[in-house]
Order: sequence, then structure tokens, then C-alpha cells
Amino acid sequence: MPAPGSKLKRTTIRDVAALAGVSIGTASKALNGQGKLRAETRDRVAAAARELGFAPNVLARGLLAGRTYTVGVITTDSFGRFSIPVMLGAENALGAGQISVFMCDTRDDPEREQQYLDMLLSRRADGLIVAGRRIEPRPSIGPTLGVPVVYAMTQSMDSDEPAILPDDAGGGRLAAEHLLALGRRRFGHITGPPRFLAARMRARGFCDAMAEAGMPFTANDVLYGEWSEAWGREAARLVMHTTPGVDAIFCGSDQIARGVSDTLRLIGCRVPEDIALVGFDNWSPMVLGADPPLTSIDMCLEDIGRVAAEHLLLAIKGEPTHGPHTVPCRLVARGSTSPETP
Amino acid sequence: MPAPGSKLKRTTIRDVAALAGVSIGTASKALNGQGKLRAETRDRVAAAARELGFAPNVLARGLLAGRTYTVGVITTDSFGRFSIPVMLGAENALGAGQISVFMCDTRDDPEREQQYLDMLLSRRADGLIVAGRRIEPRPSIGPTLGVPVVYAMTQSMDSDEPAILPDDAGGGRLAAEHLLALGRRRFGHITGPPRFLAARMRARGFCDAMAEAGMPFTANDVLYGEWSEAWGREAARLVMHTTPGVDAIFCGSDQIARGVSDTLRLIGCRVPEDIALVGFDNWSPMVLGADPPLTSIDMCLEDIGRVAAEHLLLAIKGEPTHGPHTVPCRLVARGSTSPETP
DNA sequence: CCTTTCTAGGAATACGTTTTCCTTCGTAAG
DNA sequence: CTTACGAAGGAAAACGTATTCCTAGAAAGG
Repeated sequence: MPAPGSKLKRTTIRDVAALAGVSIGTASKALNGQGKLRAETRDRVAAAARELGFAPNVLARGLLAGRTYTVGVITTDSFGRFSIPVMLGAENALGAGQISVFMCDTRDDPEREQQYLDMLLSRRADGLIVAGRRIEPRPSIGPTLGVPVVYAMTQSMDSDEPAILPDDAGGGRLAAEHLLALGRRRFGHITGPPRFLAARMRARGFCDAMAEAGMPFTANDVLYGEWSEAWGREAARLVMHTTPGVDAIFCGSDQIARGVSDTLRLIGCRVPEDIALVGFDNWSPMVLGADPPLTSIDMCLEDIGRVAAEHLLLAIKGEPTHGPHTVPCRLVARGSTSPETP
Repeated sequence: MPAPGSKLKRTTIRDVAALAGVSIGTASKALNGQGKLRAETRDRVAAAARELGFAPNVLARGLLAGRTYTVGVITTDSFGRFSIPVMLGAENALGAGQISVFMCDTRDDPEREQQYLDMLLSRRADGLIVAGRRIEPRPSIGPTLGVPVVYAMTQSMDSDEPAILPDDAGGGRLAAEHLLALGRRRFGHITGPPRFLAARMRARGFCDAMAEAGMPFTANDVLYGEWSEAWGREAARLVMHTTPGVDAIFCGSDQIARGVSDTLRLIGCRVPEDIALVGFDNWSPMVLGADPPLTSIDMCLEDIGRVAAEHLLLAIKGEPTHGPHTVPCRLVARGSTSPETP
């Protein structure tokens, strides 16, 4: 145990070379499997490295290679519910390639964003993932940055930059098809504010599937409101009033679905027997806490992060991709649509 | 815009020096305010740096200085609800000192943990914060690591290592004092499994405050169960049955409180008029989604992160701290205890 | 005019690697 | 016996910066 405050010297390749009785160049070759060396020499160096607990200094290596095996993940929403899984998916995919991730939380402050950008440039990050909580296009982060950038769960106003997005329309379609397959015939759709692209896309997918099935549900029947439980509680009463005989409700978020579920129980409506309920986000504490648990659409955020990482790795390799790219959603069935499933 | 795949050369201090017509050493001194230079020379160098958009290579600097201005935050719970705010608090405090943070998510896998440890050592991180979701002591991460470590929201079995923890007992006490100040007289406490230290501490703080106020609520009256809404729904009926006239319930988590709130509404009990309700965690989507919104105890997780960062900075400076250190909780009053507050 | 002192800035070294080029030695071919 | 060649490993350069030491010139004092 080193004394507190001591500048302890870590073991370098020089120590390893000395112990193995070879030059540093040879030691380097032995450890990296390069050059022409006798097997016995390689083993001797490897043994020395193990004995000393040698870990190569990544800074020195990066300085020479012009790469740091480091990327920044920059998010505008304090690593909230949406960017966390995206980030973890990315980190996982990058970690497999020995790439480490710098956390940057801008708190939606352009000044902080600029600061992080300078930092990442100073640290010579190999690339950059910009994560968001809304899929609306945002200002490009720095067109002439000189570093590859991939957007995830958001996109740049410069539509040529690569962006990985959830397939919101496909998600709405999945919900529709699931409810139709259950034999439901009178539908409601309660969702968030219409200014959100995601809300509009989900509604469009849902309506398209309805039209294809010959059901009389159109864009005019969509109830836009807030992303809150309170709105769900309120809108449920609205739907019951305007759509007699309704037997299925698709909600634009799990929180809305929770509110709807609450109201239905209060007015004595059974879920799923009388009304089947589908949420969106598959947000564990929400869907599992509900009674019955909610069937929900999962955007597979980790996949979005993983795909973003893959695109970034390609760009770093010099084969950049362009424009938006969607990742499919997945429906997770639970008690709110089928009594058997828990 | 560089051609795709081009190994673009960033501007170095050499370029700046050339443009300013000075040597590299002089340029360095000018930019860092060192050495003896004419003011005119400093200005000329600064102008050149600005013109070229020069950002010093932190790797090179770190290689020389033996410090990287980098720390790792390692968490066992996939940056869940608890470690995220801790991490953000730490990142904020560290970022002010120009220190960047590597994200490491071990997924509770010792092998992954070891891998991250090797990585951080290779990258010569200046220090390490270990964050958890339970305050139970965990195995020390590497006693002879040679790098300062601070635990946050968890602690090491080696009780000498510095750990920053929430004051769970104090939180329980806050809840009790709040309910007593409201004039409530018959109490219930519903919480998670007794194997959780946090559950026991919160209960202890609550009971202690009750005893001091001369109320007949003892450790035997605590209802231990699960950390789930379902348990809250179930336990609420239990309390109503075993404790006639109960007018206040303190819950060990917001999720439990949500369940309790649900049941009370179903059986026609008004919150807060008939029963005042206090949760724990102050988890926004839970407390704000409830009807009425929940009064809750906030562990101030960001403060925990900030304090952990401060301790780590001290340790890096060579003045390590020792043992556990608690951060006080805060009560946030809402509609579930006082009708006026929204 | 000569010597000392101070100032401004240049040259060189170090940090820890990787890689390129070079040297040495042994062996086989002519 | 001489030449060519392959194998094994050493020496040195390079990456970008900070710092220490040194030098050239100017100013000041005798």
C-alpha cells in the first residue's frame, strides 16, 4: 500500500523488458504478437509482464497511434429514461471493441454542450454519439468538427448526418395488429401533444393499420393531450363518452395508460375483459406496477444504442453512413390485453 | 470537411508556434502563462492559437504530468434509478475541475468488473467512484489498487474505505416529525424486505421519533414486505384492518405508497383528509403521477454524488478520508399530506 | 571600454509506447 | 571459401506537450 499522497510509479514496459532481459522494442513486440521472435522469448516477456502486473499505458499508445479508443456520449436530457438504455446499448457494443465512453450531460444548455465538445476534442475522442429524448431534428452539433458523429433517438437538421431512430409508426401498427388479432372492433387512441413527432408517427401507424383492416378509425379520432397520467385519467372518461362500445384503447405512453387504467377501474370497467389496453415505452416500473400489468410497445432502446455504436465504428473506420435509420419496435404482451399472461 | 476516411491531422502546438514565429517551448509557456515572455509575444501566440482553433492534446499532457484528469464511475446496477443521480452529481462536481468521467456498467458481473478495473488502470484514471443501489457493504473493489476509491450509495466491507451514504434513519425521522406536526395520532409503516439495511434504518428512525413523541408505535408494528405496488395495495388493507382509526401511513418507497394510495381510493378512504401518506425516494414519475401527488422523502442523491466527488478529489490530492459519511434527506411536501399544496 | 546582471526566448529532455530500420549471427548455396 | 539469405533482436524515431537549462543580447555599472 503506497503512502498517502505518494506519486507511485506504475510499472512500465521498460521494467518488463529489464526483468525479461530484452530491449523495450522486443518487449513491445512480444506483448503484441508482432515481429520475429523466438517462442521462448515471447514467453519470458509474458511471464515478466504477468509478474509485474503490467498494464500498457493507453495514453502513450494513443498518442502514437493517433487514436484514443475513446468516444463521447453526449445527451441533452440528463441521462433520463430514454437516453440511459440507449447509452448502455452503445457502451456495450463499444466496450466489446475496447472502446471507453465519456459521459457528457449537457442539461440542454448550449454553453455546456460547447464545453463538452471542446473537452472531447482536447481528449481526441475517436467519435461522438448524440443522444436525445425526442426524435425531433436538432441543430447539428458541429458540422466541421472533424470527428464522426452519430445521432441516436434524435436527428440533426442536416439530414445527411447518420441518425438511429425508433420506428414509431411501426410501433403504432404493432399495437393495432395485436388488438385486431384479439378480435377487438371499437378503438380509441389517447396520446401526447401533437407537436411531438413521435405522437404523430405512432398515431399514423395505428390509423394506417386500421384502414388496411377496414376499421372505421381515422386520424380525426385520435385524442391528443399530455404525456401524463392525469391526461390519461381524463381522456378515458372522454373516450367512454364519445365512443360507446369501445373495447380497445391504445395509449401513446405507459403513463397515459396508467391513468386510463385507473379511471376504468374506478368506473367499474374490467381490463382486459371489457377493454383491452396497450401502452407505449414498456417502462418497467409503470407496466409492472399497473393492475393488471400493461401490454406495451418496446422501442428496444438498447438496440438503438447498439446500432448507433455500429454506425459510429464504421464511420471511424472511414466508411460513414448517411441519413436516418429506424430500428423496429417489439410488442410485449401482458395482462392488460390477455387474461392468461401475467 | 475532410474526405471520408482521411486521417486528418489536428493542429498541434507546433503549428501554433510556427504561425506565431516562436519555438514550441515558447508557445507552450505563452499559452500556460509560464516563464518570462514579453506581453506582445504572449498575445501573438494566443492569436495564432485562436486562429487555428488549437486545443491542447490532453493525452500528451497527461503522459508527461502523470495525471489524466479522468476518473471512472463504476456501477453495479446498469445506471438505474439510484446510481444515475449519484453519477450526475459526481460528474457535475468533477467537471468543474476539468475532470472527465468514464462510464462503467458492470451489470453485477464480477468478471466485467475486473475488466473495467483493468481498463481504468490502463487508462491511468486518477480515481474511482463505486456506486450501488443498495447500501449493504460489498466486497472491496481492490484493496491494493494504488488508486483512490470512494464508495457512493454502497460501502466496502473494509470499513476504513470512504463511503458516502444517505441518512435513511434521518429520513424516517423526518417523515414521523412531519406527520406529528400535522396532528396525526395513529400510525402505520409499510416497507420493503427486512433483509434490506435501508428498510430497517428507515423504520428505526421512524420508531425512534415516535417514541420520543410518546406515541405507541414500536418496531413490532412495522409491516415488512416487498418494494412493490402490489405489496402496497395488499398491506393497505392489512393496516386498515389491524389499526382502526389509523390516520397516517409512512411507506418505505414511493411504489409502495402508490399501491397504498390505490387501495385507499378504492375503499373510499380520502387522502389526505382521512389518511396522510408519505413515500420515500421522491421519484418524480411516481410521486407526480399519483392522485393526489405524494409527499416523499428525498435522499438527495445528487448531493451524495457531489460529496463523493469531493472526497475523491481530496484523496487524489493526497488527503484521503476514511469510513462512512452520511448525507441528510429532505422532505418534499405535496398533496398527500396537505390539501393546500398541489 | 570591459564586465556583470537581467531578460526573452530557444534547445533539449522526458513521459511510455509502437514501429521501422539496422545489425549481428548462423547456415546454406554456389 | 565466398556470397546470399533468413532469423532474432537491438537502436532510434515518432507522437504532442511541459519544463529545465542554456544562450544571446541588452542594459547597467565600473
